[in-house]
Amino acid sequence: MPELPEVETSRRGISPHIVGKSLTRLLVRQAKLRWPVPDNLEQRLSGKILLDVSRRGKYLLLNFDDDYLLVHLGMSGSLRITSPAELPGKHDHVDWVFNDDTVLRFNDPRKFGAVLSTTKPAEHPLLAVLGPEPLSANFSATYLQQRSQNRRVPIKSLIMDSHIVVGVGNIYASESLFGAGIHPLRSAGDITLTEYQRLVDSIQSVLSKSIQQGGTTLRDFTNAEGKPGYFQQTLQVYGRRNQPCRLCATPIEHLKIGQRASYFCPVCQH
DNA sequence: CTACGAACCTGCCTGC
DNA sequence: TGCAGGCAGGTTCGTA
Repeated sequence: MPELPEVETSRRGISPHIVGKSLTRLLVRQAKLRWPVPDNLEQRLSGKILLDVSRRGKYLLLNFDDDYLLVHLGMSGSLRITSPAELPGKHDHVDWVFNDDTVLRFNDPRKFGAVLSTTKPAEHPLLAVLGPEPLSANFSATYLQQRSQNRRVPIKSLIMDSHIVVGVGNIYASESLFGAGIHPLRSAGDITLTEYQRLVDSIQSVLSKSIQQGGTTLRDFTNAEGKPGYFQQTLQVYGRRNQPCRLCATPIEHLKIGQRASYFCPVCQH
């Protein structure tokens, strides 16, 4: 479900409701997620104040006075703000209850998400290996070209690799390549610096615009209030197989690249 | 090192 | 209407 814009939308949505409050209870109804949810979390974090909610790639970091929870939404996870009066539904796996009875609730039908703890986020094995943030200054054309040396993977697979750059998932990879006019099957090592500059610009533009619109809702993404995003109306190629390219009217083509559905315009992208 | 497929799990849509 | 099959926004891991 969530790529960087959806995770960022969730972060912005939940933060104002919970930051500055102390944790009263942490209820884990289903500990079997992508990795087991540690079983001592409530004891460890109860009474601590949530200092802030930040994001690294698609991970949310809840900072409880320098004891951190990492939350990943996987493919189908979502977070919402609710109250103890609302009974948990199916797949509501974790509740954070704060001192004013605000509840942060984690729902994840497919259980590909994760809730983990760490005191040193930067050194956590899952975070330490991540590439730069796409909206930061150290994500650049020269960086991408350097990391793609001798690599023949399709460019779409490269930009979806979180070790190269975080946050670009299956939707925004297709969208960004369309924006840059680059064919998704091109070998990463063959892309020129000029093209990489267009790609960096395109990734940043696509992600920023999606964040502005509250993310993309294809079937089930909802924000902290349970409402959908609006970026799907802006999608240029994703999910538009056989529909006319918005630039040249050629039917959008569909391919599997690395087992992931990929969409592109055969005329606008080379 | 690179590249590819399998695995984790549930729900929804399509087609017979 | 029922059911099998395919597909889904992510990521790690094992094997060539």
